[in-house]
Amino acid sequence: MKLTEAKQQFISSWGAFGTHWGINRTMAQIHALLLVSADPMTQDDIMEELNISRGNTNMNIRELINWGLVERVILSGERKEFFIAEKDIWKVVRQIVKERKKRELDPMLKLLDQLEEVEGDKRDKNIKTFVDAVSSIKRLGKQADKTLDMMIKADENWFVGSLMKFFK
Amino acid sequence: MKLTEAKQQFISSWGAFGTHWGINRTMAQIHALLLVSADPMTQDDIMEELNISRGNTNMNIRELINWGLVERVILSGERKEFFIAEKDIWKVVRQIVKERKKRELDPMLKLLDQLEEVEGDKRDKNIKTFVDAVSSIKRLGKQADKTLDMMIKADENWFVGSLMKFFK
DNA sequence: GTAAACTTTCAAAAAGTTTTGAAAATTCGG
DNA sequence: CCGAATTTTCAAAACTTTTTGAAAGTTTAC
Repeated sequence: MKLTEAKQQFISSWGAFGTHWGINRTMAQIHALLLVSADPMTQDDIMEELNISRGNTNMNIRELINWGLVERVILSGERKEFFIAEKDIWKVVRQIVKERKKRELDPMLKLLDQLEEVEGDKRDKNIKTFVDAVSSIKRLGKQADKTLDMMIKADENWFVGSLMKFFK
Repeated sequence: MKLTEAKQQFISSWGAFGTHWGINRTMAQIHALLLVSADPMTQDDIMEELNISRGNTNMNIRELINWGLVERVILSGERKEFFIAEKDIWKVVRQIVKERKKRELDPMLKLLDQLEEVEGDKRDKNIKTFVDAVSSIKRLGKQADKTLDMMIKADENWFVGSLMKFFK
């Protein structure tokens, strides 16, 4: 397979993959493109390579910057802004986990705390079922929270190395 | 908070949560409703409780059954089918991980294998950047694959117990 | 100061996804 | 088998999300 074709395949699959993970296609594609590109790219480069509009490109680059996955760089002697992706994929994963935890898991845990305190006799079958379900989700959620925090702090060797040896 | 209100809150939040994870709102809501309900429910019960159409209910119940999260039960003396959700939340998580791994991670790893074999001189900067990116994603993906396999086989105590003690 | 280069915004259009509901198919008791 | 009860299907409608592109805003070199 030729490089150009391989790049295209990668970009398009990464885009499709992203949509299953709550990241929109364009955002994932821009990220993919920058990931596999040797040099920093301008907004116009990206627009042209992916055949997308200026507005779309701009919005999604900014979103990637918000997520901490892409950086703006200024090349001396150039007027335009250039962009590069974080190439350490482990950092990328940690960054995504961190953001999603903050946006999704944390609020959910807060809600579960409130719901656990439903009024009524815990011997009532309906109340018991509800409280049991909420409690067990909360327990697992809290655990996931801790595990993810650890993962966010850890380096790649933790994940690829020790964990595996321990459980082998 | 009253039980009815708490249930509604739970259902609606679970629905919103689900949409961030590639599960559609209705599917997540039906699952939530069954999770916190003491007794098996019919399709009509669900339709009425969530105010959704017959077709929508039917499709999403079937999808939940496909995912292994909901079961059809026949109550003797009743003509209608009843549905219940798996209440062991750890089993639910494992089931979801298993399905998504099969649908998403496995095909991605397969693709990465192919892309790594791009033609050309590895000393070419563009080829090197591409291959490096693909290889490191593959490495992490393979590791995630193993870890998830382990998680699928393990019981809840692995997750909530030993893992944590080891890394405390 | 100003004009060219460049970036950002946002309303409207397009694309994608979910929901509806009525009709078709299936199941089951008698 | 029959027919009532129940489940399933699917085309069209409603809704949601993404994309476009032109206009407005900002920056910079001179």
